[in-house]
Amino acid sequence: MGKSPPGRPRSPESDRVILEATLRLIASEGYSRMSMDRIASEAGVSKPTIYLRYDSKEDLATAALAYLRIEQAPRVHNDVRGDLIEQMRHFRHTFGELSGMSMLGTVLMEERHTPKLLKLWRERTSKPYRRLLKEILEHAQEQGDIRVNEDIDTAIDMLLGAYYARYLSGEPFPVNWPEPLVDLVLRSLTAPGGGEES
Amino acid sequence: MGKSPPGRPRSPESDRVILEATLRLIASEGYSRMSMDRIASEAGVSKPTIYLRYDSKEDLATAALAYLRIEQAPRVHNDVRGDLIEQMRHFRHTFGELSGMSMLGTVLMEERHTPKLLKLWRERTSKPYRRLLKEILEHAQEQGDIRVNEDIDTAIDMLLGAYYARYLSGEPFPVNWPEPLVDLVLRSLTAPGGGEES
Amino acid sequence: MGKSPPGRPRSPESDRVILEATLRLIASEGYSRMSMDRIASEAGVSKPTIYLRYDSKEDLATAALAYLRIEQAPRVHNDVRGDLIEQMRHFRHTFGELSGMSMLGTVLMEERHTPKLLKLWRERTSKPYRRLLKEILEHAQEQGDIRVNEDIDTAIDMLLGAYYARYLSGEPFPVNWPEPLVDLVLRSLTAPGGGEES
Amino acid sequence: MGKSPPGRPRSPESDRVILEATLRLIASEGYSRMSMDRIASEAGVSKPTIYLRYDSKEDLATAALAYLRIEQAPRVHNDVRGDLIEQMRHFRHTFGELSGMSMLGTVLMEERHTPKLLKLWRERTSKPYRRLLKEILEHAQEQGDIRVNEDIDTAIDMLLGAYYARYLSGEPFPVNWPEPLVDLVLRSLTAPGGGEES
DNA sequence: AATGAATGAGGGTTCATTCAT
DNA sequence: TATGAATGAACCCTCATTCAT
Repeated sequence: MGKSPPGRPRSPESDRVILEATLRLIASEGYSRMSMDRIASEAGVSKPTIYLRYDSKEDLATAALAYLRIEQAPRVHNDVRGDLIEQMRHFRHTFGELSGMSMLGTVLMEERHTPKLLKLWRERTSKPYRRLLKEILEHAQEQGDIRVNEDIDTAIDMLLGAYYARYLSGEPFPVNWPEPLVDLVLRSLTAPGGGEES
Repeated sequence: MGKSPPGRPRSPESDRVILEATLRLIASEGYSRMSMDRIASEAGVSKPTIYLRYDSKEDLATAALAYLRIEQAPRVHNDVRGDLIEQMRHFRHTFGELSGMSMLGTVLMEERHTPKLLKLWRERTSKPYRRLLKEILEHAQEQGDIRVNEDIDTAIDMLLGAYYARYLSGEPFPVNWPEPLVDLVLRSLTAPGGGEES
Repeated sequence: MGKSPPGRPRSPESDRVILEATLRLIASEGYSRMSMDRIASEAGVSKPTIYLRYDSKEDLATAALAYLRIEQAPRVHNDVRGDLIEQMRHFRHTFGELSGMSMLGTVLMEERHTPKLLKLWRERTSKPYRRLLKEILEHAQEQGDIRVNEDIDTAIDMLLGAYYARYLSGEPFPVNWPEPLVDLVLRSLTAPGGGEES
Repeated sequence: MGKSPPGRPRSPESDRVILEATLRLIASEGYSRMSMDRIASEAGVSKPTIYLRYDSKEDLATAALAYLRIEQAPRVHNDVRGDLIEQMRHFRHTFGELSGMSMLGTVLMEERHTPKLLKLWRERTSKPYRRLLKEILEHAQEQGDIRVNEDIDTAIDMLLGAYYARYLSGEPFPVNWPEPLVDLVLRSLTAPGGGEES
């Protein structure tokens, strides 16, 4: 009953620290500056221990990005504005914590060489927020809070993109950064005269 | 006075080809994958010829970004919508041509290591567009086409950011990508009820 | 008395497959290219199972060569020429089958490092044939078919060596390769005027 | 008039020491045990200096074997026996000096992996001797000293092969090793009753 | 000024061997 | 006994940089 598999079990602790060290280094050094030596030493394991799990540096980086999990802000309120603001606040917070822009830099830079990285980054980082924002906006449409036939995808581009653009502008983020942004977007979705039916 | 320095003068032709090769390679390979050997070979000069001009790879990359010049779309029309659409179209085109996202990746990734790169990138790439968009929007305010006291910086974030976000989403850009975007933004700037006076 | 040792006995099946895999790999890859991982995987056992039996890679290779057994051609005829031809044919065949020249390469190359390998190779591969050829030739001497006082060892060198030399020349082996060789050697052993008594 | 090419000239001294260190190490360690680090250190140059000249370890080993030059014994006498004896003596001497059997081991062992090595070894080591022996024997045929229609290639196999076989037997080489060997071979080529015409 | 050669330091990967189950 | 996991030490190769012509 429940025989354990033969041989020494693979340390789950090592599994974890390797991936976490990798994520940390991808974010801080970037994929190409990050060395397997450094990963091993930060993780406190030997290089072969890494190669036992991953075939190559690329494979490891890929796995690390796949391991990345964005904890999503709970959608507690039931009003569009509050929910959007909360999500944007959470997005900004998470991105800052995870050195998100640096990691984004890596996957963008490696797009030609290792397109899988950008794909995974999308899956793990961008997509979840897009999905969430979409849910909020579509729910608002059903409620009649914003007009139907609106270009929701573009609205999402504007919301998330505003973060990227502000970061890239070098200007600081005001404390209440999300509010005016969300207000602007919502106003365009509720103002009369827009939409495809016009 | 005004004597030219002794010895053979540096070839200005070399100056140019070196910077251009560097820009090309930063965009296509990224800073760390780009090797001095490759730059020298693409520029058709020897490595010491490069080191005569720049102290290090970092110095060269910095100079290359400083050399980067975005040709701006002429602002021909005199109506907000058309001008914005034209600028966004031009932005998207220029970014695509220059492998702008890949270069952006590089400067983001190197932000910790070499913050000057991101600063220069801002100066040369992001700022000019922001300035232009600002001019257009402020002109419109003067004309009374959009309301005053609006958060123009955030509007600009939304416009440029929408490009980044769309690129990062992996979704293709529709042929007439700028139109709905500009419409959405303009509507939020013209709709009643917004602005700080409310 | 005669108690079997305590614990689970070592699998003799493992003994065999390990040695055979080792021989195969020495022949096909050579000692240094052959890895313990590969041996283990080809033998279908784990590496510690190998190290339980042999102290080191060198020890294993040595044991493998000691395990090597050349099946000798039966000496059926009772005439020198036919017997020699048959032995040479068998020698060539066996060497070809066993990748003999490759294995010979290994033991030669490792001579400085691990002289035992060459010694074992001699014992298992070269010596048996030499012994057999010697028996045949001495028998022929007793029969009066070839002259006494001949330098039989040199004759053996010429017979076996002709194989090595032909292989190393890169020229193909004719179908009836042994015949002219054996004829040449026999003629020199039967022709008048030679021998130490002259 | 005779401008020197631009740039720092490549050190011919380095060219030489690299190849010689490589030959020495191939002979003493074998191809796979020999490391680029070791070659560099024995040659007193850095690794990139080697890689500037050769693309890979394999390329270097190949070049080293191509660099190998066997100085051939002058053929002074004009009698078959003396010439053959001199050549065999020289062959044995040269092989001993150059760790010929060890190097032969390497090329044999690497035959599967890097067949070029064996080919070059043939070209540089085996072929020159074969050619020389052939000239001597054919000259003797023209002179009527040995019979025509004899299988000269097999005779050469026997001569050179006797060296290999004796080496592999582990038996020492007598001081006058070549004499009985050459005598045996010559007797078979001069004795009546052989050759294809019979 | 410009070149081709040379270098110290490090990168990714693999190996023979040992550990822990 | 036998297994799969773990390791220190190397290995081949490349890079940014400097030297010598």
